[in-house]
Formats: sequence, C-alpha cells, structure tokens
Amino acid sequence: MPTARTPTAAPARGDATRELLIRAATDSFSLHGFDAVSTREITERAGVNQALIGYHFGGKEGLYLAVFDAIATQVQAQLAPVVGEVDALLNDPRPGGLTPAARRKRWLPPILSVADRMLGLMLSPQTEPWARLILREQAHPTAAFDRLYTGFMGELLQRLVALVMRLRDEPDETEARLLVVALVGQVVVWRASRASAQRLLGWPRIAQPESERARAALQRQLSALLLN
Amino acid sequence: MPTARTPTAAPARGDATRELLIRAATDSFSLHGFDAVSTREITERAGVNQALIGYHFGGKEGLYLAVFDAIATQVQAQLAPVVGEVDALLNDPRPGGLTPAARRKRWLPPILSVADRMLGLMLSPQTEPWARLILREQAHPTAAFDRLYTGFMGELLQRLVALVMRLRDEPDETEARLLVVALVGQVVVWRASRASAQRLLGWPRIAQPESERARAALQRQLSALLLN
DNA sequence: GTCTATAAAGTGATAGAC
DNA sequence: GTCTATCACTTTATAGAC
Repeated sequence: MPTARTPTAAPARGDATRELLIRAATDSFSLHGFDAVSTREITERAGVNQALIGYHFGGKEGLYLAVFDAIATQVQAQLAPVVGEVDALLNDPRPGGLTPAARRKRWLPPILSVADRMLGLMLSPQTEPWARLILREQAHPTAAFDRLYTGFMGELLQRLVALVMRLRDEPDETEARLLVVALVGQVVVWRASRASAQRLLGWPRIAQPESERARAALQRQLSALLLN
Repeated sequence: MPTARTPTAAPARGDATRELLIRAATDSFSLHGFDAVSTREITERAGVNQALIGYHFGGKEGLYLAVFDAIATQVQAQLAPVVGEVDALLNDPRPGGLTPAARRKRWLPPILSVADRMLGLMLSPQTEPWARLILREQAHPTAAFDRLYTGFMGELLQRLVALVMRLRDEPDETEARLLVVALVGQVVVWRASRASAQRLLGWPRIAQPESERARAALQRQLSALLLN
C-alpha cells in the first residue's frame, strides 16, 4: 500500500494510475464479477503494470472496494441537487392538517422528480456498469454494499419514505417503506429485468423515444400507486 | 457427448450423474457466475469425476445451458396450474361491453393471483439460486436467456398483458405492456434489490410474517396501480 | 512509483485404461 | 459410463532491480 498523499497541490504520479485502475476495474468487474476477472485483464485494460494493483490497493479486493467508493461518491454528487431540494421542503415548517388535494400538490411532485432522476440513471448507458455492480451486491452483499448504502442509498430511501408519509398522511412507517420498495421496483426493473422488458415491448434498443415513453409511464404509474 | 437414452424404463446410470451435476452447477453458477466457477469445484460438489462434464454435456458451457433448461422446465411446471386457469378465462367467450365494475371483478383477481404466485417464488429461499442465475442473464443475456424466455417467461408475460388489456379496456398494447413491466418490477424488486429493501424495512430476515406483509402490500399496490 | 521475473497453484479439455 | 493422468495455459502475489 502506498504512503498517504502529501498535502501539497501537486498531483502525485500514482493518482493517475489509481484513477486508471478504478476505471478499468469498474468495467471489468461489472462485466464478469469479482471472481471471474483477472488482475492482468484489469491492468492491461488500464495500460499499467500488473504489480501496481498490489501496490496501490493492497490487492484485488482492495481495488474492488475502491470501485464502490468511487461509485458512491459520484452518484451522491449527481443526486445532491435534488436531495437538497427535498430537504428544504421537508424542513420547511408548515401547518399540518392540509386537505388531500393540498398534500398531493405539495408532496407528489418531489417524489416524481426523484423517481424520474433515478430512472434516468437506470436508463443511461453510462451508468450501466454501476447498475450491474450494484445489482450483484444486492444479490450477494459484501463489504462493498455497506459503502453503497451508507454512501447514498440509505439517505435517498429515507427521504422518499418521509415524502410518502406526508403525501398520504400515513402514520405507519412500515406501510410507507413498502410503498417506497414498490417505487424502487418500478425503477430498477428497467435494469434488473431489462432483457425481459425489451423482449416484451419489442424494443431492440432503449433510445430517446423509448426512454421518454418509459419515463412518462413511470410518472402515471407512480401517481396511481401513491394516490390510492 | 453421450448417446441418447434408450427408451426403456430402466434408468441409465448416467442419468443420476447428469442430475447431480446439474444440481451442483446450479448452486455454483448462481453463487459466483459462469466464469468464476471451475469445473473441479462443480464435480467435487457433485461427488463425481471431473472428466464427466465433458462426457455428458460436451463442456462447461453445455452444462450451463442444461442448468437453464432445468430451471425453465421446473418453473413452467410450478406455474402450469395458474396459467391454465388464466387461459380458460381468456378463451371463455363472453359479451364485451362490461361495466368497469364488472371488468374489475372478472379480470383483477387472476392478475393478483399470478402476481402473488410470482412473489411467492421470489421470496422462497428454494428459488434463490434460480433468481440469481436469471438476474445475471437479464443483465448479460447469453444463449441461456432464450431458454428462459421461450421456456416460461414469454408465455407468462403475454398472458399478463392480455389480462391487463381486458381489465382496463385498454386498446393500446404498449401501454398494457408497460403496466406489466411495472407489475414485474414490484415483484422482482424483492430479489433484485433485496438487500436495500431489507435494510430500509429493518428486516434482517424475510420469514413468514415479513413475507405475508410483503404479499399483502403487493395486492393493495397492484390494485392501486391497475385500477387507475 | 513502476517495472520484470517468477513461484506456486489453479484452469478446461481430453486421451486412453477399465 | 467412469476413471486417472496430463497438456497447455492462466491465476494471484511478491521479490527485487531501477
């Protein structure tokens, strides 16, 4: 393992190597899973020497964890604006006892907005490697899953639960959590069951028009789910 | 590759070996994925000689495909009764132009029944290896995915689409298909995002009570989704 | 910080005895 | 149908030169 970075602004040479390795490892691990990927495959893809994984990350497993730290950091950054808006809304003290119509007007849009952004991430080809890695960890959680959940997932899910409770004036938090699980299902299905969905819909690719249709459908479907 | 079975009733010795190999391979492949599993690991788990994979299945890949054929056969058998009921209902000629309430009474229960059975499969620990293998193929379809889709998935999804169109008097088949994708999402979320769901709900295990709560929630949530 | 070289173990496939 | 033995590679980790 390398010594800690000096606190000077000059970027150490190793930073570039670490970055290259994390990029290459993200692709390789997402395609084949941890056990099936060789360190040589990663270092060849990264264009660096095979011995450098041991030097920078202590070994193959340290590199795997570093990949998830990088994912959590980047997803959190992408969701930061919308999470900030939600927090502002949730912390805005306002008299309770709203009419159902008023609650709907106030709390439904932020939920739909978060869901739409989540679906955007799911449908984007750029996040495909991330999605694959995350789904793998969902099926088989390792130490890497903690990094994801505490990194961004937990925060996001808890805020959705809070929004759903206010929208439905729902006192039972478990009930709200189950609704959030259903919401998440309608979003992640586009990655977790994508092959089936594409076959059923007759969509060989999910390009702009298909993507828009899926997003519009999600808005309607979530409204139906949450308002009844 | 072995010669075809004689059509006599006497079970050939090789049948037992094939069965053992398929069982062991199901577990191993589901845990680590195709590339990460060695033929020695499988044959040791099965308690048979390493060379027999080549003899019975032509190689590691042939064994992988045989695993999916076995899954498709067994899932199809488990869903056969409910699929049969749905077909009887769909083929029953009856005057159209039903009132919304009559449509709901006729078409909602079979949809909820199919979904409940699907969720039962998702929550059952016995099908966990299958679910893992299927999710992997969804993310990265190979020749094995065809065996699943033509084996049972396609049939099931098409029937759900037909039911949804009748329930909602929906002329747009794509719209019905998108609703089925949402329905599937609410079911598969319990496998695809199980780790997140358990963390959010504070459920360390999904035993009988949790399972019943999830199933009850799915019934309510699907009713809300489909009737609006 | 990066490299070469290599040790020690594991890989899938298969030839050939029984 | 099952076995042993083996070929030709690939694997991770690491020692040590620069």
